[in-house]
Amino acid sequence: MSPHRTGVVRLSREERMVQILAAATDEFRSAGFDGASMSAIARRAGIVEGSIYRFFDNKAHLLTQCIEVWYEEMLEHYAAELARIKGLRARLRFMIWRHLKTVNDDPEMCRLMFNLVRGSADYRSTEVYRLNSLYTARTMDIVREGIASGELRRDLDLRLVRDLIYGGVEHRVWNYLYGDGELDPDNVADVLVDLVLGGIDTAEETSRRIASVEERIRAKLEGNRSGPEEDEN
Amino acid sequence: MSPHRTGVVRLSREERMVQILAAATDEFRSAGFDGASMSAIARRAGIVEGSIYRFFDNKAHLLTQCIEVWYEEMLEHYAAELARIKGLRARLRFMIWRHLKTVNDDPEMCRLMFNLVRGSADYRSTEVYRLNSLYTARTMDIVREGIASGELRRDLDLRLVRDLIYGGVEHRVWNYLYGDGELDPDNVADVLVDLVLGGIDTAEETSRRIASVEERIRAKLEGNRSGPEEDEN
DNA sequence: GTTACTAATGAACTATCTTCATTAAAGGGA
DNA sequence: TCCCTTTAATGAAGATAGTTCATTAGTAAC
Repeated sequence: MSPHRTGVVRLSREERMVQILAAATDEFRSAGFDGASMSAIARRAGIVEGSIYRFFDNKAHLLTQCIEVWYEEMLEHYAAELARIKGLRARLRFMIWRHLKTVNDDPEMCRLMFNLVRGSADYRSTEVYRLNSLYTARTMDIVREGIASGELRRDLDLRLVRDLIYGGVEHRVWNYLYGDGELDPDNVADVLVDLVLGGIDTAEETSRRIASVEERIRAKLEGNRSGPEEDEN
Repeated sequence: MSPHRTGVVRLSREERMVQILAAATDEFRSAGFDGASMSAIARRAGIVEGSIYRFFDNKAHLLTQCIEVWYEEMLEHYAAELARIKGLRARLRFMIWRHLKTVNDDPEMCRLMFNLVRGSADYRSTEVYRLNSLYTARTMDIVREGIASGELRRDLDLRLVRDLIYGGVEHRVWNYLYGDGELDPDNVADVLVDLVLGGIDTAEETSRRIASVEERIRAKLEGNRSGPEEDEN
């Protein structure tokens, strides 16, 4: 309107970017990617549309950066938390629970992450991909330790185990994100770690049976002679 | 250009819709959703852009219909194939393999399905959702039968088992769809059904142990007296 | 042959994202 | 204090693509 624009507040590049990212995150979270308009983001940030392009290449790139900031904050403390947890089952459960908790705490951002960022052509060159790889690699470390300690099968394909865990979590979460279901991170984590560890077959009953049989054979053998065991076959 | 448009071929509503869907499917498959333009689809179908809107509400709806046709054709014969397969493990393996095969055969359509159709706000009111529900319900049927026959644990949450299976498959498939990995449906299906059934722990070794112990106790007991077994506890 | 119906047109419209020439605030040196 | 360089920020114009709609003309029924 006015030919002279005076009294404009100028911020440093850093400060303005932070402001835009905060505004964009709010807008994306409440309106989704298509629903969010660059003009609305600019309005939230107190600038004009065109200014956004001085810092971000385009709308998709802006979203990726928002997700990156969010993802970084979210993963900030998990490594320290994990370090405090001992035991294979508890550590695996924590990784599963952490993922569920994230979705539970901020479903809108997860929707954006799953639908747009992760499905984009250049996802694998983003910082979000790098962070995510570091994160899931910890789960593979836990499995590797489980193999070393003899608790887990030696023939496991680590990446497939990782896919089973995170795939299972994310599929379970689908109803919550796109339907009308509820999500109980604690309970789902319990059941999932149980399924992943023991499988769906009746091996657990088998395990109880062997304990009973071992007890019986020892009683019998000790009743007959002193030597506890012998080799055969 | 010419003020008079003459010699235009007119088709029935049905025929034209089929033609548009075929053109749109080709275009979406080769260019993706954003890359595909309504004008290119119209050109392929031999009509003008505006005509598409006489049959489909908008671009997103057109994609959904394309996916629906594709999905229907794909699932046409699976029920008959499944009926010919006997045994819990083989039937579960088939369902996993079928999913992997679909991705392997038409990765572009799967990308569209996973990214856009399934993540849309109104997915659950689409025909694709209904078809998919019918399809995955068969997997839950198989698990239910496994429980009834005593091969599977009685305490299983059917839906969680389904999520574990399909989530695992889809996560495994991610590298193939968005990265540079390869996909071997036969091999992955083998390993996955094994993981799901037996879990990642060392229960299989336990199973071998029980066989050995059972053999020893029978040998001992038969060496001492004729009665094969007794109850205790 | 006239009429009613509707497939199809294509130009205009709309909504956003994106670009860019221009403006003026901020900071440093003489 | 003034000038000069740098660059944050503007805002209008541009570009692209999805969408609408009044108009045109094939087709079939009577």
